Amino acid sequence: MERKCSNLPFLLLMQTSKAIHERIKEEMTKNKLTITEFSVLEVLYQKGKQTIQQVGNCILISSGSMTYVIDKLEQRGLLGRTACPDDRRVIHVTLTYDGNELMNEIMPKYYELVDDMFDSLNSDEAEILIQLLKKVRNKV
Amino acid sequence: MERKCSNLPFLLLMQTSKAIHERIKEEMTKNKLTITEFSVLEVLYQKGKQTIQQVGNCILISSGSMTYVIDKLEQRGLLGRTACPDDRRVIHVTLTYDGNELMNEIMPKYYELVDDMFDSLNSDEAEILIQLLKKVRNKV
DNA sequence: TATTATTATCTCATATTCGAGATAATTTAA
DNA sequence: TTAAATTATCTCGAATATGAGATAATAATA
Repeated sequence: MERKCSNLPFLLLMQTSKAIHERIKEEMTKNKLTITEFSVLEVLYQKGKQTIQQVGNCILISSGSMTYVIDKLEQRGLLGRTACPDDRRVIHVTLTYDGNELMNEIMPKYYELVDDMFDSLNSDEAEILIQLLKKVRNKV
Repeated sequence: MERKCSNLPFLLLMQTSKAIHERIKEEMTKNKLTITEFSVLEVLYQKGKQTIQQVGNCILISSGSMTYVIDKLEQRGLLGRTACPDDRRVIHVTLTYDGNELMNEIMPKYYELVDDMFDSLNSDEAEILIQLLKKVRNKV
């Protein structure tokens, strides 16, 4: 039952994702956003109005953290809460005009950053990477 | 300048690593360790006596966080600090007997967990994944 | 209808992380 | 030798994350 080298794919996967995370974090600091805040805005930017829970499920943070981050973004006027008329337990959130304007600025730079980090792969390689990662993800 | 699908390799990489992280976190909770604590113990288990800074460099957390996590582990008797005789600014840390015993228990299960998560890849696929991830990592 | 279970959000206490600055020791250079 | 720069660690405060429990509403079932 000898082990090759402490599972190199695992180490590289974790190192690479951590490095990418750091890079994005650094970039977002310029916009005075944490990654969590950015992730919330990104979901709303792409999907429009969502419930707090929908957003939380997308970015996988706890309900306590959601309340906190939504509070922060609301205080800064980047998004707004609105009660749901059908179900009074539910609260919707949407980007404000300011929030949308901010995202119009940020998103192109963000896409560019991400694409840059992956443009060492040609489209075949990208496709292979996708397939391999899917295999791994389905086993986790 | 159309974008295919918001960079699928990126999304999958981040999703997969996050899922793996969660899985390990969950596993470590059973041992009453956070991932950071485990990472510190792992470095000491594999490399033996290290300075606080060496450990911090390995696991990439700040010196403030190092002090905190080393304090916690020292209080639980899993590791010990010893002054360095050559350089009095430096502090060494090593696993205690208890710490080593704990790691003797944990590590086989940890290796098994990690190997399980990646055993859907055959050795060719693992090699390809390594190469692709290296390409990406070098561009980050 | 009344009861129970589930769901969504919020509140609060606690834990973790970081960054800035403090302290203390060592090294380098004048 | 003295002064300045660097290094290693620690302290402290702020920001962020979590989990448990509270609250309130809805849905399911007897």
